Amino acid sequence: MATDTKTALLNSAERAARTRGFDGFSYADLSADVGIRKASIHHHFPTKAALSVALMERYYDDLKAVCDQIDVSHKTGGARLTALIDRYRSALEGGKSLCLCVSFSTSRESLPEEVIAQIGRFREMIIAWTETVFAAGQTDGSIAHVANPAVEAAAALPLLEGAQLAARVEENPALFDSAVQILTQRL
Amino acid sequence: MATDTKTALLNSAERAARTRGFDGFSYADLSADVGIRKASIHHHFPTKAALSVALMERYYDDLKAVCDQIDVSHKTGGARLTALIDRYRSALEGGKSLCLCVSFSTSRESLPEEVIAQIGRFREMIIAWTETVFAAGQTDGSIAHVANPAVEAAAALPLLEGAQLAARVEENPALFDSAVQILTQRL
DNA sequence: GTCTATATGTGGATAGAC
DNA sequence: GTCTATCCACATATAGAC
Repeated sequence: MATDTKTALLNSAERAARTRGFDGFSYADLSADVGIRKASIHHHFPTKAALSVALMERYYDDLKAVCDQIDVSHKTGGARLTALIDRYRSALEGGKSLCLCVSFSTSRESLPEEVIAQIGRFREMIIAWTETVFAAGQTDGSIAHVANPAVEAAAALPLLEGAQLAARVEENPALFDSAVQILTQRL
Repeated sequence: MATDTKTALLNSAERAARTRGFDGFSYADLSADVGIRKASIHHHFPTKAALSVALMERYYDDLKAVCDQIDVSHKTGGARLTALIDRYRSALEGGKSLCLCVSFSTSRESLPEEVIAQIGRFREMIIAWTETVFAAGQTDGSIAHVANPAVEAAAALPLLEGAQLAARVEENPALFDSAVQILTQRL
């Protein structure tokens, strides 16, 4: 069964946004990629703003599921933190891509207010979850010198995002590894 | 004495790039801001790509001078790190602005290769300087638990940049403070 | 060095037939 | 739900007069 057109559009748009930025792709690009005419895309997403909202909504749900899955498959705080770092590392795709949240954060002025609010909720969700990870690592001893899980969590997400941005600018994933070594050396 | 036209254009473009992104301003905006016609801008900067190179070149020199000045006016590693954090904090301008390096990093696909190379050199310069700061803080005891200055420096810049990006998305400078608390609590 | 006028391309979006 | 055809706004850039 082929993916339906709407999902195909979301997939194409997400890949495009993550590699070229929200301003870096047009309905013409999606049209060529998915194989329908520009005008037809407006039937599924009346405006590009509506498309951005749908993308961010799906991304929130995806990452929420990822965090839940990590909790299931990894038991120590250290293992969970490693899984999160790995997730951000692999989203780099060799230095050619960012996670959707960073990509959208960098296109602020082109996005509707609704997406800005979604980004806020997304960040809160990830940081809250990361705090539980550091708290677990503090308790089970799998993350060294955790003084304050809330402070650690507030720093971890910006660090992962800044590391992605740096690695992507120079298309060099080693810059990501170098930036997050401050975390991985404690595991 | 009025600033010459070329400098006025650079100033206007830098402010615009930092608040709205490189794709977020046009020659029409500069024209309105500086008070000359669009076509006249091409006399000073033939292409927008050439303008971006000039902006990044000036920014490199500015930050180099800032680091040198910090070395002169602050003696301990801790005081120097505080000064760097303050610099990135104030570049936020209440959550409405980014430093030029982060802004350009987020507009990668619109920039010429020369600017990408300039960003690489800029980042190397800042990270090398930051390493000397952490090394000083380790020696003079003004920064707590420094195990490896190189690892600290490789993380500090992405953290500052990620913190700026987060604070700017929600136009909330408190998010910057929250993210860098992992550093400031050690001072 | 600055101007008017214009070229040329591309963006998102709409109307209306099928 | 998809199409053709078209609109309108705006972008960067150029030609040539003053």
